[in-house]
Amino acid sequence: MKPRAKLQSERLVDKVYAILRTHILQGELPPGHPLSVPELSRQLGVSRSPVREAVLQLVADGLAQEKARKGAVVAHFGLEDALQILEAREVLEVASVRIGATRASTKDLALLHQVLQTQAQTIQAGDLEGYQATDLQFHKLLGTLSHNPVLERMVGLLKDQSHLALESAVRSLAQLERGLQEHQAVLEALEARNPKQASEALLKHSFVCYLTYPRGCKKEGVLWKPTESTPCTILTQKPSWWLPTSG
Amino acid sequence: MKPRAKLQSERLVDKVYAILRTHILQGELPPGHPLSVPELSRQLGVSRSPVREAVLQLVADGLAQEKARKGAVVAHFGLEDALQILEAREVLEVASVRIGATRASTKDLALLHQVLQTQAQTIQAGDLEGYQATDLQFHKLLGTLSHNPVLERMVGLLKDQSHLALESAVRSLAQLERGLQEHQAVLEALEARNPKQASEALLKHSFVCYLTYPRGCKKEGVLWKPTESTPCTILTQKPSWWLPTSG
DNA sequence: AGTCTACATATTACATGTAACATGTCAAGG
DNA sequence: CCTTGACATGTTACATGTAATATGTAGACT
Repeated sequence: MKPRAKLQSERLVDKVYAILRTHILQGELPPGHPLSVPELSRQLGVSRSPVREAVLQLVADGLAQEKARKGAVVAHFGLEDALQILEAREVLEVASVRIGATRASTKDLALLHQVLQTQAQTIQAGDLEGYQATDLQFHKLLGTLSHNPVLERMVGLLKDQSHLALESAVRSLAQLERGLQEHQAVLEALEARNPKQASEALLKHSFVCYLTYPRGCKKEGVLWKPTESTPCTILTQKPSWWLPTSG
Repeated sequence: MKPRAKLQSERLVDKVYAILRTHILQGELPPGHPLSVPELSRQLGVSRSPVREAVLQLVADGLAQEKARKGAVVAHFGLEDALQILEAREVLEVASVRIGATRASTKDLALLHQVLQTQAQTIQAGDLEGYQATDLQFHKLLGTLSHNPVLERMVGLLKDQSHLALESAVRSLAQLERGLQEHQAVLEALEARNPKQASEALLKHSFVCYLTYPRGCKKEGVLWKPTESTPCTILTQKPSWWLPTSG
């Protein structure tokens, strides 16, 4: 038995989990990539036990998918999965803010003010990275307004999942020669003088744009209005955010 | 090495998980009870590995709580935790039904009709157990209306958690000699001729009743109206369902 | 009595051994 | 050509070994 290094107060499981999670969210471990326990344990220089537990944790958090006796892979989501995740995320974030409106402390609001001030400075300085950082901070703070750790945790999980889902969905389409085939489909429909097929083909392509910047496109629904008569074939039903929520 | 029984298509982890989950939800493993991996492995006649993974799964699903190097226990929730879980559950169930209203298939609705018909029969027959069974079916079906597996899973997890939380919160107070101390607190306040303290004491006690039947009490808010001027001391802020949702 | 220490016990956290299972290759046989 | 099956490879799923760590308890000391 080889004597291992002295036990820290931190557990190896947590370290391994953090490493894998970071690599997945950074995109270094791409969607669909197998998470082989022996392989990872070799690469990380630890035994298989903590790696196994970390992978299980990733599966439980929705960042990996597992099939019995076939091992786990980095979660790869299709368009439908991505939309479902975004829908769930929206439900929870909206609820979180709605509750927060009556429950947030003045300190919470002060913090939000402070972040926005910082963000204003980044704009003046033309600091794009800083802007994005404060944007993340702002949204993270929004999630805490409800003072409900149960909601907070689920919002956090869905944030990671949607991040991965966007990357996954975009990439899975991007790998189809960056949408070339979609362009070809549009052209084919045009050549066939088929208006419905052409508009549907373009709509399908536009989903990629929507998925890339889901938050931004929602406010300006202009591009989507004309499509109501020809619902997208990807979804059997329109998602909830298709129309402005009535309540 | 002792040769183990032939491998089934089912995994031991899943069996152990199912057993533990059932026992927890049935109340045979009470909240706070330690989930010792060696002990359970002895009782179940399997090795520690599958037990460990099953316990981790329980922790991930919120039915157990773990502290580093101290092991896991069956989740025990306080009043505040229970309210937070119920709040999250309400958010998700309401959203699920709202989405389902536009997305449910006619088959879904037919199934719901069928369940209600069965339930009507149970009422006529005076079959209380059957009534409760159809009640569960109905709520379970409601969760599937959104056709969003992400939402469905979270609703399911929160359903289990709230079940445990109610048992846990009620039991934790019930163990305080079944609310005797709360009654005493009310009496003390009365003897002190302190109206505010007395009403707060009774309100605190009433929470137990609310927690026991959270769904039923909400519709008739009569008992709660007078308390608005004297917010409950348990929560720093009123929960979202205190007032009818505006949106 | 009250507190400390030393020991006993039990458990976690990690490491490792191994049979069942999945998958790819490759050659023999239809 | 297509299918089949033996073989090689790699992994999962389960079992078990062990040092570090937490906890309870008896006895020594103040």
